[in-house]
Amino acid sequence: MKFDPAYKKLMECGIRPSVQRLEIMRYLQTHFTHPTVDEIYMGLKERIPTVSRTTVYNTLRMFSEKNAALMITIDEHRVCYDGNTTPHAHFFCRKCEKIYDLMDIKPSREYCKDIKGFVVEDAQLYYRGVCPNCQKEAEARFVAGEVIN
Amino acid sequence: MKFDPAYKKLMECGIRPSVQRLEIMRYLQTHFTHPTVDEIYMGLKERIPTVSRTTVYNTLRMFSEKNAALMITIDEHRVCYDGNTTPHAHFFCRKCEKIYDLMDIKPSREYCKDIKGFVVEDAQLYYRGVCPNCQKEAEARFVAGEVIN
DNA sequence: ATGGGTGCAAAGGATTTGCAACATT
DNA sequence: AATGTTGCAAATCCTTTGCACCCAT
Repeated sequence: MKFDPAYKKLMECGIRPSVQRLEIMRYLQTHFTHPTVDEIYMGLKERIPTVSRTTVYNTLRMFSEKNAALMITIDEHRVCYDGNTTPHAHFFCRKCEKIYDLMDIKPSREYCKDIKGFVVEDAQLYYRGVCPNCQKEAEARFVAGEVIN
Repeated sequence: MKFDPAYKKLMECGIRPSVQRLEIMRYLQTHFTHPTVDEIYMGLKERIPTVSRTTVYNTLRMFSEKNAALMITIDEHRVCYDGNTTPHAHFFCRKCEKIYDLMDIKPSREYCKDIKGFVVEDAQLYYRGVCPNCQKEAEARFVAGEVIN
C-alpha cells in the first residue's frame, strides 16, 4: 500500500485516501491522454460501477486545489486534467485534437525568472499547431494531388 | 471614420462594420482589463441599450476566429477577451485575480522554434502568482505583525 | 426584394449545491 | 457516536441555436 504511487501522491498532498480518490488518482497516473472529467468518469465506472459524476467533479477540483493534479484548459471549454504536476509544456494539434506533453520544455524555471515585481508560482505554456503525425498525412495527401488546408 | 482604430481593425480582419461590432471592438480597444463576455455586454448596454448577450457572444467568437481578438482562458471557466492580438504573455494574480499583460515576453517567437516535427502556429504563455501591488500589501501587513498566506 | 445582422426565447451542456444515506474512525 | 465522504436530484450558470424581425443595399 505504501508503495502504491496513487496512495503516495495523495499522502504527499494531504488528501485522505478514500477508494474513489485512489482510483481517480490511479486513473490519472496511468492515462497520459489528458482526460476530461467525463472520460475519467467513464473509466472509473468499470472499477467502481456506483461512482457518480459529482464525486469525480468534486474530487478533481480538490486535486487541482491541492496540487495533486493539473487542470488545463487548452481547448476552450474542454477542461482536462493532467496527473503530471511537474512543469512541462503542452502542444494541442488542431487536426487530431490531441494534447501532447513536451517534457523538454519547462516553462516555469527558464523563462519566469525576475519578471520585475511579479512573484511567479506557476507557469503554463502551450502551443497550437499541427503534430508530426498529421503533418505526415498532409504531405502524403499533397503528393496524391489533394488540396492542403 | 477611416481613422477610427475600431473601424480599421474590422476592415483589416475582413469583418463588416456594423454598429454592434464597432462598439464591441471599441470596448476591447479601450479596456485593457481582459473583460469577460458579460463585462463587455454590461459595458455595451450603456451605449446600445437594446444589445443582446447573443450578439456579444456571437461577435466575440467571430472576432477570435478571424483573429481580431484573443480568447484567453487563464482562470478556468472564466473565458475572457483581449483586444491586443500581438504576441505577449499574461500574468494572473491569485490575490486580486487581475490579469496583467507582460508585453516584454513574446512566447511565440522565442521559444517555439523547432520543436522537432511539431509545426507551431500559435503559443500562449501565462504565469500565476502574486502581482507587485498585492506583494506590497502583504509586506505591509507583515510589518504590522500579521500572518502571511 | 434580398441578404446579412440582430435579439428574443428556448435549448443544450457542463458544473455545482443541498441533502440524505453511507462508510470509517 | 462523530466525522468525513458519497451520490442522487435539482439548481445554476454559461453558451449556442432556431427563428422571426429589421436594416441596408
